[in-house]
Amino acid sequence: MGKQMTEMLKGTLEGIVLAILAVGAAHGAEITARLRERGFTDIAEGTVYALLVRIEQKGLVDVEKVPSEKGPPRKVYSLSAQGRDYLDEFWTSWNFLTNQLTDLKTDAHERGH
Amino acid sequence: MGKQMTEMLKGTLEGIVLAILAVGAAHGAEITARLRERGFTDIAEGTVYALLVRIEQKGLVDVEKVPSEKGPPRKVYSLSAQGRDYLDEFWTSWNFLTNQLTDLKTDAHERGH
DNA sequence: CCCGGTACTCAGCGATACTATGTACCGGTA
DNA sequence: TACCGGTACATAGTATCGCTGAGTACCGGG
Repeated sequence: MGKQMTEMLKGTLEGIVLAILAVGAAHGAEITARLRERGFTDIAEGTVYALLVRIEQKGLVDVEKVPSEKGPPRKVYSLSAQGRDYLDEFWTSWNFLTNQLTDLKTDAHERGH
Repeated sequence: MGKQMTEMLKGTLEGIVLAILAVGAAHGAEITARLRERGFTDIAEGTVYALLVRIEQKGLVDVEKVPSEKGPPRKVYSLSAQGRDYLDEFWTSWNFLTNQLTDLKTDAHERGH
């Protein structure tokens, strides 16, 4: 993806991860994998883990340590009640933004050509 | 708007301003006004001017100084050819993001409840 | 000659994603 | 026991972007 994506993801990646967790609990590596499946192929591992630390500190997720057969214990994340509220606000903001941009797009195309 | 909007605008505000300029040339204060009209009521003046400096340095806009009857000369911005290309890339990235998020939204709602 | 409003500029801050490492844990093999 | 490879997670440093709050420049009116 282009460099524009990097900046565009700021603020949305958090919501994306929360939405993924709304579908079902998952541990870090699994979340990264799901992001890749959904087309976000260029998101670095470190980015996801750093984000998970943030949303955990904000109390948006519950964490459970689960021993793994291969490697260190996994941290399984699931949406907390607070996280659900936060996700709702995210969708509200997102909807607002898409609406404004849809308008802009049609306006720009009407006069742009 | 909430704090989420601030982060969500990173990377999109630039595209929004370019799209506004695609509708028609404008000077800084006018661009700020158009943003407000379009619902972006909380965007600070300083933010817009800083953004304009950036896109000018990137060559995405042409600038013409026009004397004003009231106040300092206005800097009128208009999309350059390079800016138009950049705007196209922006819409491509934006479309990708909206598609992925639309999918996510339905998935999260199906299993989320 | 100063005042108020317009238009633009700048320094410092906080938050986010990226890159590139580094650490911890486990099973398998000899 | 001792090593190795792969998995899962963590951290340090960097760049970008939008926000806040102040400052500068220009003009007409009283």
